[in-house]
Amino acid sequence: MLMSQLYSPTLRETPAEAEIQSHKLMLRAGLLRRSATGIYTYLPLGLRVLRKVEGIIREEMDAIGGQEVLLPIVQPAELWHETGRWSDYGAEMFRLQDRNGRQFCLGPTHEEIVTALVRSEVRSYRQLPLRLYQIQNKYRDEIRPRFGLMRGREFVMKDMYSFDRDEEGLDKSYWDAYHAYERIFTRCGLEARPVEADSGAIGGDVTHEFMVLADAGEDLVLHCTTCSYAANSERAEGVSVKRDPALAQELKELTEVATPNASTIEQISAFLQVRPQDCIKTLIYLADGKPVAALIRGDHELNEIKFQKFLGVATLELADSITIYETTGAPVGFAGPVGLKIPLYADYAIVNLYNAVVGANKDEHHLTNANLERDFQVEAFADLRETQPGDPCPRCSGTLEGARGIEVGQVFKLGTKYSSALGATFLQEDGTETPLIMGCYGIGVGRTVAAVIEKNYDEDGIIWPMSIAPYHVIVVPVSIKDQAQAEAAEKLYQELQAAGVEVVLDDRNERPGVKFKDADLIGFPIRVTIGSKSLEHGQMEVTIRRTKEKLNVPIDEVVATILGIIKDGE
RNA sequence: CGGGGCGUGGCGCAGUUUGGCUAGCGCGCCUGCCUUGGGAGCAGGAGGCCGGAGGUUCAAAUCCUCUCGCCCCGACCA
Repeated sequence: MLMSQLYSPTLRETPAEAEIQSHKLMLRAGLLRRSATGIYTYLPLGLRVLRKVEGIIREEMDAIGGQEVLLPIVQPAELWHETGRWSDYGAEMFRLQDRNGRQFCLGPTHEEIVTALVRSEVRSYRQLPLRLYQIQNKYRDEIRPRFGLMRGREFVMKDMYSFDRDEEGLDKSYWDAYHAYERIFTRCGLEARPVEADSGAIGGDVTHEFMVLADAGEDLVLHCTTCSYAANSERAEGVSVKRDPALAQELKELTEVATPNASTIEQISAFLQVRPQDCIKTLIYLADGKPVAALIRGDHELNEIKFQKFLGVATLELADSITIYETTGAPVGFAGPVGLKIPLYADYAIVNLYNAVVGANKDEHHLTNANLERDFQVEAFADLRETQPGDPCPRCSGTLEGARGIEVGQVFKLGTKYSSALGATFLQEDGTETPLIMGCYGIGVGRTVAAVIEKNYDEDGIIWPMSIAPYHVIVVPVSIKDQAQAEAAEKLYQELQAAGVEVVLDDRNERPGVKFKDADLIGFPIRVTIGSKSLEHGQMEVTIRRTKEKLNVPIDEVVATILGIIKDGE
């Protein structure tokens, strides 16, 4: 490719739309342009990188027996009604109608469509296991798209679906995918850490997310400093605590105090001169429509996922102010456990708390010295709060540390959720009809590209790993008007192409500084500079982008040198 | 959806508070000269319904109303 022809307009200045490095650099290096919020055009260089990542994914999916298919983007509503997700998915789903008024959506994910495909074709255990995957655009009308490719509304995703006859088969599919993912991210030059996670709307119990630790990450990963435990903060387990008589304190007298204008923990602790951890927050929720209360220590946050799982209810939402008033007799901010007539569930952190400050269930009043058992009882203690950095590890005696993470992939054991709902069954050897046991395994392809940049850039631009670089080499004659340089550059360009190297020749009539800057910005792993001085010595200069290392190489050894560097880099 | 910010040539911005000449600057782009080891220099040039619609006014980028789009924080989310 000739640089003069390459449609990759580089920008000297960063467009105002970008906030994080990967987004800024993709715009500046001419990889990407925005079309609408969360929707992007890939320009030639950006597409080449995307295709490289896809290529690695294909190889690893094929290696574990995956077969590629291409599933439709436009999907009929009926299928989604069958699983109930037409309504469950809510506003996040792009919906459309055909001319006859028939409803469709732009696929946000493909469980329904792939299960429907398989249900009509798979009849027998003899056809299993089956692993189908696709790489395809997906559509989610995200509440808040951001950070370029990091969270888009249209995005490229690989997903594989596995179909097995039993749990054992699913387990193998799961771990095959898990290990394939480790290889994929490593080959992309990424360190992606598998962490325990929540399965969210997809469903299923066993799941890992692959996280790239980076400041731009949207998730908080908690990992143990001494053992290998790592989990998404929304999933990270707390440690169960028992009531310990040794920690008991003298029970002081329960006292009602006026707390004008103090409804938040911050205000109350300041007003009453107590620490937040000596207060108890009483949060009123509607669990399947019925009011319940969660008691959380003042300095902690409730984890709604844990609470919902613990209660085993289908819906859980914060109660509205009317319900709170009806339940507690007070406006929001003054609820407390004493005298409350709804089920109370407390986080473990409350177990050994004495003489706490709680709401009085009375406007502008709180109670001090509230105590468990004497003043209120709870239905149960549970791990209900958001785990935080500094908390003890649930697996060992270590401590959890926090880091931001970019979720580049996730593997799930789905079980029979979709196969049951959609009637995807097969016959076992003994003739019994059984739902297929499914797993699903996603990788955000565009997001992976963004993650690679987040971890590989410097003040001059992107530093591509060899394996996914848009081109391996750029050949830069210092002056294209110098005939000797132009000819030497052209000759090397031809030779590299013949050797199978992906190469760009910068044939522009620009000053060298401009060409160097663009080469660094785009991030070609190798640059060959051809100047009159080195030519006179029968040499060319080979520069490694990542290290800035320069090698003066005899002209007839340049191709071999480059082939060696490429090989080492992959 | 709540809070905040921003829309002025391709990109980055000034001008808006206090309405007034022909709407500016830097970069990029085109032509010529010159230059060629880290985003050169000189000269000439093209390119803007100031996001859109209404309104106020002798006069609107500037004031008012409505609207569309974009960014950030939050709620939310494979």
